[in-house]
Amino acid sequence: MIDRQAFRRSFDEMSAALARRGMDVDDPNGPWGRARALDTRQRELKSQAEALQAERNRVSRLIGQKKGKGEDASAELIAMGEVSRKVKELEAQAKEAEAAFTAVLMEIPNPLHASVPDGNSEDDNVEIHRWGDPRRDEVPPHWDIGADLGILDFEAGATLAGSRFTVLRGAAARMERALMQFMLNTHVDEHGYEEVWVPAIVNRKTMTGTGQLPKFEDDLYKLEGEDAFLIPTAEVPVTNLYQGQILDAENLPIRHCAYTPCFRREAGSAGRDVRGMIRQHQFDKVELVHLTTTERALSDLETLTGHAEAILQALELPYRLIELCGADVGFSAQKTYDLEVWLPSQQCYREISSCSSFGQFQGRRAGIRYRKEGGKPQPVATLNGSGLAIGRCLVAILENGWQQDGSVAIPQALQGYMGGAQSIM
RNA sequence: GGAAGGGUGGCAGAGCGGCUGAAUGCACCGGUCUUGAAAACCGGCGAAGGUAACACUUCCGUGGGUUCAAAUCCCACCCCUUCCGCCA
Repeated sequence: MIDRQAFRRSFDEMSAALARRGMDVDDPNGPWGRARALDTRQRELKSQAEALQAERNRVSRLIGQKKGKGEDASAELIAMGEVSRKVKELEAQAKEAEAAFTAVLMEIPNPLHASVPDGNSEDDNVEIHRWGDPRRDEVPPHWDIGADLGILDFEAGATLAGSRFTVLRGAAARMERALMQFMLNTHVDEHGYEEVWVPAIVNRKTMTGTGQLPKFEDDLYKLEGEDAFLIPTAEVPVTNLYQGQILDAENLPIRHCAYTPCFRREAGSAGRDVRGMIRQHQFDKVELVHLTTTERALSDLETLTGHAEAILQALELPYRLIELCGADVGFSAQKTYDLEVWLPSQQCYREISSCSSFGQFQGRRAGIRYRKEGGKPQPVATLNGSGLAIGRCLVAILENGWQQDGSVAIPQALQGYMGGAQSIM
């Protein structure tokens, strides 16, 4: 959620930062235009209600005093009956106006950080650097590699659940588990994260705290008969671990890593990546989450991204780091780096991790604040990134490790987790 | 799912219609004392809105209601704990 103070005091700067996302900030009927009108109305009604409340409180106190002394207070009582009725009316109106204003604020994305490059689409994303030597020879797509080895079973997935579900067998199933272990161990032992294990089902409030709701309900799996949802990413439960809390500045930054399954309806991605396991309704991911100070957010984003890169390097997977342009940065983020791994069958880089700084946006929504010694509480800055998406990692290993004889070389870092095997054949 | 108990400031815990945004203790901050620290003593110390600063308003799980007045009474819901049932 945007800062209400800043909304009023730095309206023009905020407009500009939102316009760079491609948002129409001049449309009076759009969220931005409505927010301004609703804010004014909300403030007017509130101050009216407050003035009357003050009157009511003052006289009520007087009545109490008079009665205590045994004096007659019937004149005040009669007058207050009317005031009380009006207060209730105004309170209700003010509350409604406040709710309307908040509702619109919840629909407004995070203003971009000044350092985010301009752009109109993902084509304008900026490549920062590349790592590794992408293989240029012809490699079959992972679905063929996996089918030939008998370790990826798309038909079984479709039978059990539908399209965009996959069953892993044998070495693929084990590698999925190995990747999970390897990533968590690396982040815990080498990068200093505290591992957490969290629910994959969360309630509406939690989903709202990180920004998935109210705007993106269609992308989520909702449980029937309950106001609860399957998580689309561990970001949601892990960040919300601290919802409503005031943290000590000295405990920051807090760094968590977590494995969870992730569930996405993939509404609106019809026809994209229909084959294989690039885009699944259920996938595994190890997520990195930081809670930090506003001052540190940007430099911590570099650190976090580096932690995700370390996994790709350890797995010997060629990749590139790109920075998303204004048009491509997600709703809640102020700045985002994507890591894209090389997929030889497609001869292109595909997203395997997304690392973002959210500034105070989520901290404000989820009520996560911190206090510097003697200071007032202020929203924490949050960051998160995939470290990494496991299914896509498996895909990358199958394709990048594929040999002419149909076998797949297992990266050395993973062999210990695979019973010492050096390849899948 | 059934029964009982409970949700109050960072924590613990009083309050059970008006003078209570809230006793008390702990924690924390400032001071006195001390070579320093501890102890002791004195003072301060919830959050949000609002203001130049005050004033003022709101918040005692959430939402409604009663009342001139609600943390306190009534209703609904949510959550937690314990017991029973079920169960990986």
